[in-house]
Amino acid sequence: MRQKALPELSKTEFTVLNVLWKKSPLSVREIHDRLNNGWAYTTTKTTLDRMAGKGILSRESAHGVFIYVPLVGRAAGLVQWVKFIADNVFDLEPTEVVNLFAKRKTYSDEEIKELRDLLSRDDDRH
Amino acid sequence: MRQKALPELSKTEFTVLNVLWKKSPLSVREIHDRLNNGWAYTTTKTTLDRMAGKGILSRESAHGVFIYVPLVGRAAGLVQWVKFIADNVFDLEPTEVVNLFAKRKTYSDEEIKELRDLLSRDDDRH
DNA sequence: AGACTTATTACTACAATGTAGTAGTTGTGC
DNA sequence: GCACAACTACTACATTGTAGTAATAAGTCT
Repeated sequence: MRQKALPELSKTEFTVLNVLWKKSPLSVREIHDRLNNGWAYTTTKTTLDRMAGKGILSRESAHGVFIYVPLVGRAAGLVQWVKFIADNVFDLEPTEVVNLFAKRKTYSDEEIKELRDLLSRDDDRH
Repeated sequence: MRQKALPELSKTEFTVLNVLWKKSPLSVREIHDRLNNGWAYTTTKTTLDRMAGKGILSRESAHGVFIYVPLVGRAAGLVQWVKFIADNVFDLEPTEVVNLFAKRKTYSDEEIKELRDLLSRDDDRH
């Protein structure tokens, strides 16, 4: 019973999503300013449009500008990253990594729960 | 007084280095088997050679096969990743992330210290 | 020693991503 | 109605992710 596969997000994509997970919808300009990471404006634009093309974001026109909304929830977007970090950085089980940041205020209890869920569900795919 | 810039490692490169940080030198075959991540053998090979080309690894021939050694220390290789994770995953200061895993046995005290050093040095680059 | 087999290495390939420039279009204030 | 600023579209090019194929070397059975 396969459901929507967990997205494999690149570093760049993850960075952008992080802005939109904090607040959305936002325009290119708003996202660009919040990223504030040295990219050219057009780089932000291109990235956003490609992400929209892939279905990671939705894009629609509002009052003359495009605004973007994430189509991937934070928990779902995190899963692959937690696994990567668990394996390669902390050398722990993903679950333990989740425990690590369950202590921090960064994620809500719901998100943590969802994350745990998704991780276990992803594990027992054989 | 600029010293060797901290390497910006891709996910793939980081994964490979992780194998070599555990043990090195290793041959393509050995690395490939340890990665055990579904890549084609030639993918491992290509990656290794590109990394060698960039100076991330050294490659030399031993008894007929190439063996690879990391030219980037684990602490140095971690810095950018810790920053990324701090910013995008944990939403904490890099230092705090280091604290997080200082508790775990994964890294030696020396590595943790070096990591802290590199992070602060990298910060006050204006 | 010659022919086969098997592992290794070299070369090539191609799509996706990172990164950005330029040209066209539109809204807005004079 | 024009100049300027912002936004969008189109194009571009190097790097990376991923891998196939061809060439070479090395072992091995007879």
